[in-house]
Amino acid sequence: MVDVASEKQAGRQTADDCRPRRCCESGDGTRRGSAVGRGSYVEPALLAALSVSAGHGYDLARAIEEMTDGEVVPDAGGLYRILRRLEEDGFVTSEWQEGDSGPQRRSYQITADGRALLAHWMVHLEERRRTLDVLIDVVRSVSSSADADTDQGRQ
Amino acid sequence: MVDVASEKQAGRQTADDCRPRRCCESGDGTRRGSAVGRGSYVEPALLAALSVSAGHGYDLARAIEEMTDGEVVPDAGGLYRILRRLEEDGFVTSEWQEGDSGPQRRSYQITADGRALLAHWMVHLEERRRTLDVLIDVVRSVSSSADADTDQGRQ
DNA sequence: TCTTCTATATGTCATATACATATACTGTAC
DNA sequence: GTACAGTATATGTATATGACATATAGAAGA
Repeated sequence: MVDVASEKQAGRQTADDCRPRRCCESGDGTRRGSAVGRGSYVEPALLAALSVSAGHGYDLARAIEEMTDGEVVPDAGGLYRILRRLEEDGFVTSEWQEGDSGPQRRSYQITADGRALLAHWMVHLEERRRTLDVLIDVVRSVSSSADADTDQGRQ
Repeated sequence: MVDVASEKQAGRQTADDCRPRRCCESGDGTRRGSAVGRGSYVEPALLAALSVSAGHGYDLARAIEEMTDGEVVPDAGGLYRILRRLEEDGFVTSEWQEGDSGPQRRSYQITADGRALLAHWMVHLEERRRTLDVLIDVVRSVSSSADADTDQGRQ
């Protein structure tokens, strides 16, 4: 298994490299990909949990569930994938915890870039809420007046 | 090209067949799929637009943009795919408009099942807003108190 | 021994969005 | 008449995500 953490530690990321790409754009500069700027509750939740304190994956999942009153329950598989990608991009760092009983734990810590990414996520989450508010209003308004006019069509 | 509309018109869908699957579950009964119950702004917007009045794809796109004050701007390609799938499942019907100048237009109409689906979408949209609200509150609260405690870790 | 809990990880599937293109018809500017 | 813009439908492709299944391994208890 490759120790991504120590590999990264050598070539540290500079502030200029910090493009918060996940919540803005895809790797190739386009906006392709399902939840680019739309879905994805887990990544910001993860960054928020790490912002409070460092921890390992399994524990972070429980922290997220607790923080959000059970509204966000991350999938374990997805969680570890997201953590590794966050690390690849320098938003978190990790190291194997030593001297523990039980299965091995990889402890994650958020970086300054990670905090910046979380702040950037906030912008998108609020944007998304605005969209959702508008859409809900529209759906509600057309649903309430659906009985009145049914058979008229656009040209 | 296959005329799905007339094919469907023969074997009409009953009320029991109306499982609002897109916003609840995938075709196979699981919850697999990106935005199952999460993403997808376009489908409910489309059903809302069709709920106001029938129309063809290109026109519905503009109607959605107008209704939502530019918050939802559907991709043309995706729009037609969604419309065809809605038709496959009996939530809309369609027919080629005749006697028009310009390129051919396929006009879509919402069905009773489609209106039921829209009502069901509403439940999920509001659920999503609740989740989003909680997440935004969490992110905001951890961001504001991020300066205080930085170096403490979970066990 | 078997089961359960903790912990990390990979594989697979379906979906949504974004973007690039292809096509065809119409009207207009040059 | 040709090129271009607008209207209209449609397919191809890339990618991220979430949901689910599964594999692995250590530790604790029945």
